[in-house]
Amino acid sequence: MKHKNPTGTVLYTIEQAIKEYRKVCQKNIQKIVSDITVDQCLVLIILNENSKISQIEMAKLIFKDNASVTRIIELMVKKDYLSREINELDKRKSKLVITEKGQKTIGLLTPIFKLNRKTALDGLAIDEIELLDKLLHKIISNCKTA
Amino acid sequence: MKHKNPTGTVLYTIEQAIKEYRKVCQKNIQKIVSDITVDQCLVLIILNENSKISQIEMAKLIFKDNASVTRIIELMVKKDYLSREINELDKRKSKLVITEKGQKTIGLLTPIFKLNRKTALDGLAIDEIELLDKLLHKIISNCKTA
DNA sequence: TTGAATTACTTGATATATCAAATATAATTA
DNA sequence: TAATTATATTTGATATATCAAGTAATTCAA
Repeated sequence: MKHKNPTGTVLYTIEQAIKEYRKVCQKNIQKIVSDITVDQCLVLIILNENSKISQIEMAKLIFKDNASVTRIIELMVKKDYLSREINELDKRKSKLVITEKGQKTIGLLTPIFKLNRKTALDGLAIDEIELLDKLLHKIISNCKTA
Repeated sequence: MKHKNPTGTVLYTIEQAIKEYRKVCQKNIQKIVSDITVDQCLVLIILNENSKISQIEMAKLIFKDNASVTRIIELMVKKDYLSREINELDKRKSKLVITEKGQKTIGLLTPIFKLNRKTALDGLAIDEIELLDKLLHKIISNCKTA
């Protein structure tokens, strides 16, 4: 089983891994909810954990540009997963609120997220996963300080 | 040093790693050549290794949709990195040829690619990199067969 | 307390991602 | 060979990515 890797580095493999994982996620998600993307799910999960998060913080957490977040949220509002309210404490910020449909969707998709992770990590031992995480964090830190 | 990870899985870390790596790459590339992207560089590298590659094969290698490849190549032709010629053996396919400017760019950027990889993988031992690659390929294979 | 700087977000422009449909050529089959 | 099927690429529509510039609210400093 040959792995074609045009750059010959593990960095290409990292890219490949995340692309394949995203494909699986999207496929499984769409079996249950047809009009939502992986990233939009991530937005819901994050908001569900921390309802007071700002768009800028959200952007950092999902590795996206602020402008992208603005537009992703616009679409999620349009599709009635979120509503935007005014943050009275700081009117620059917008308060993002998960709608009932959003909540229902989280409920529907939570088992899917678990399945996705389990699928991807099947056969990896806990210590292998920890090691993987450690090595990746080393790469992240190398890149950040570069 | 806390790692915020909203999903609590290594899959998020994979995403983070590749995003940070791409940022470094883009930054270093743009110091030398201002109007080219990481992916366009990858196209040049791949074509330089194998000039007979089709767009579909290219799409697979750089993990993109065929339509994206069409448009990326259009732009690269417009910027005079590539030229499109007719493949007389199969007129459906297009023959992609690296221009003189493209060749010069490859020469300029080759040391940058090496630097990028070295930067990202700094401090990782060979066997760690191999292990990383192995674990990632396990994930890839899990996702592909899912 | 006012003016300057900062912050949060939006908007515009362009590139890219993705899917579906369209086009053109090639290969296969009845 | 004519009709069908398959392949390679393109195009259209919409979403997202990215940068720069713009807007509005907040904070800071003289």
